[in-house]
Amino acid sequence: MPQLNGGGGDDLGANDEMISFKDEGEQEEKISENLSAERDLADVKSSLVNESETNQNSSSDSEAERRPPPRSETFRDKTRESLEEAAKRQDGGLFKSPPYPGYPFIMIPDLSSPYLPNGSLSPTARTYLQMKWPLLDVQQGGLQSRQALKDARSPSPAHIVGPFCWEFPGQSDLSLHQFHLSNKVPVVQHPHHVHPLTPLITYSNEHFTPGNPPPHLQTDVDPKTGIPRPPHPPDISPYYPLSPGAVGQIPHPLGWLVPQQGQPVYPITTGGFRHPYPTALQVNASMSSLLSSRFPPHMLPPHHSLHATGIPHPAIVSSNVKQESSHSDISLNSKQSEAKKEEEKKKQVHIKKPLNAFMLYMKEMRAKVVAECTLKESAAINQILGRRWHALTREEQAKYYELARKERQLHMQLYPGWSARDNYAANQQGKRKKRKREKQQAESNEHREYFPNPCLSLPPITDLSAPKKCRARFGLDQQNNWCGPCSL
DNA sequence: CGACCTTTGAAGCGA
DNA sequence: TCGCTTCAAAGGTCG
Repeated sequence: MPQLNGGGGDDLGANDEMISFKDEGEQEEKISENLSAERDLADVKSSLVNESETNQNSSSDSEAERRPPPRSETFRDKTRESLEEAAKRQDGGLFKSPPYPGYPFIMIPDLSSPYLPNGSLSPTARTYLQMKWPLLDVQQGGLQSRQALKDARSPSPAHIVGPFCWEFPGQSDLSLHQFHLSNKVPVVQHPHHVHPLTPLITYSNEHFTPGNPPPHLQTDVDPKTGIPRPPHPPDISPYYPLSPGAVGQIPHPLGWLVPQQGQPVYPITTGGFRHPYPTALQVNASMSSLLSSRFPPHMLPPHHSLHATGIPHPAIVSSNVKQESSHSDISLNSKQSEAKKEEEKKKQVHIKKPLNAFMLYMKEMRAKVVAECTLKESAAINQILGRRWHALTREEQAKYYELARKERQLHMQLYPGWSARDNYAANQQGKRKKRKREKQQAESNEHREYFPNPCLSLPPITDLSAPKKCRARFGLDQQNNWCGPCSL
């Protein structure tokens, strides 16, 4: 989204969004937003039933509501200063304190069955997983100094919300333990429950059969669960060092984040890990020590499709890789052909961008929205999600900003040489994107101006070549909702 | 089959 | 530094 406040820069652009959203006419807007958010699904449903139905209520549900109005510079500046200051203080490194004051740390979920019959997470499980939000496992040192420079620019919500308080001093072990408790969830059926920041959890079972973990991983076994558990390094989330074998069984702690979509935040293929930056993990001292100690390259079978470090990151995607290495009796010929294929795949490795806060939010909420209404079209769902995003409280958004920040951190750790520019170049369809953008801009100049938000839940009107759509959507008796061109 | 749509945020890039 | 562009996810829709 274009920065509403150009001055926001990249350090607080997102924060600006959040801050402004809550601070200008905060209460009134809050109420409006909440009502708006609650109306969303109803709007969608009703509008889907009858697209011509006009949502009169949304007269107040204006674009201005969706888009936070320009915020008070005074407040923002003040807030930014204080927040940055707080960030610096917190940060000797980052994460010295947990960022979410309202985090439901003390809840005992029903771990035995975190999933609903439809495959989605039960509310309890969701709460549990939120409780166990791994990114909040804030440890001192380590990543902090390395990332401080970059993260100082990040809209870390940790800067925003007040005093933080971790309820679990021994959270790491507890986290692991509880994850293990939740191992009853069949992993194979939920391979997508991958912690976006925990690439280790993305292992496929064939690489690390739970019953036969790599020998080097058996040195640290959780006495409670019997599942190998590597020691927890001080500078990284405890979820990283989960042994693949154990990880493979674990519905990752962000399952609530990516619960029902059938994919991890970063889709990963079993054979897709072809790191274009072979030294990536070795460059970083902490990461390399951490990872190499877990998965010494020489101990990994050569046919393993994992990176030498054993850490496939879901951001790495081979465009055409659908490799199922479940069969060990592959003929030599096929192996040779596979080798060739892999070589080709190396060239096609695509390291995806880390997800931003909103993307992470969408990951979590999409299925929920889809489940609550019959709507399936992503474009429409995303509109709702966009509104809901704005309707979130500061703390709720902070959760995702923090996650996104961690995501970027991990990404940087794993791929120090990676740049978003790589994907720019990799995408040979830039022209298409550009065309689309131009088209959007042209539309936004007209329709959006005339559509403050007549019915947000309706599929967006984007086809200027078909001005009659307004009549189709709103009907003749709702001409007041027609856009300008349609009214002519 | 691939582009498009839609959302927000991060990052790149040119001026 | 500013403003614009691209990409990230998702899945239905359309040509």
